[in-house]
Amino acid sequence: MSELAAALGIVGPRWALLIVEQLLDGPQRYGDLQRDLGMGTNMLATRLRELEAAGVLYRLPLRHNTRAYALTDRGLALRETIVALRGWGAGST
Amino acid sequence: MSELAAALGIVGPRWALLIVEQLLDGPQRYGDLQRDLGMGTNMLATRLRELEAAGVLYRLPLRHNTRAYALTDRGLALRETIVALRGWGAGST
DNA sequence: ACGCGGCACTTTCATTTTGGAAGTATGACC
DNA sequence: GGTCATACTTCCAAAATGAAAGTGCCGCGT
Repeated sequence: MSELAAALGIVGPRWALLIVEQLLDGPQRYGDLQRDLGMGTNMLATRLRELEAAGVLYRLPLRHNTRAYALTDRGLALRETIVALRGWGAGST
Repeated sequence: MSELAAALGIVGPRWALLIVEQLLDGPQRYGDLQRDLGMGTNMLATRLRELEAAGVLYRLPLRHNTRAYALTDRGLALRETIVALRGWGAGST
């Protein structure tokens, strides 16, 4: 399996990269992610679980029953990829 | 819609980026792509149609009933993204 | 002229993924 | 004790993906 295929196995599923993009601005709570991205809550929960298992992000406990999601170093390392893709998408006109 | 989302609308579907990666080495025929990528022929046909419609690649007629698929400038511009993702995938250990 | 084989797909149908809507759990606060 | 906010889970329909087999076109050999 190529390295590109391995990467896509993690950030390939729909919404995965968009979640990471949101978290590049800093840790966010579940509800904020959902509202900002406009995605269904079931998909968000699934993706967060997968990305956490893959070591891309982790849960950061806040007060009472709330928590935030933050990128690990491995997650932050996706910034270059996201910038490149964003630049490519901007050039479609 | 963000620019990242726009980009993912084109290269987000499964196999799309892997097809582009293969074509970075030069034009390839349908059968070669299928064998190299190990993907089903129906999906390959669908992706090639979509990527052609998006201006990422084009059909290059060869002898008789054969043709090759080649990247447009827009398709070649994905090289940076692919290199970045490949590098990220390599760092998973 | 006729059949054979390679190539580029299409079609059909099962499986997986995605999406929408509603429901559940937990704890703070009044 | 009841209400509210937050973070999910569950259930079901719709869409995407995948495996297998079939179709159409041409060139080549006989």
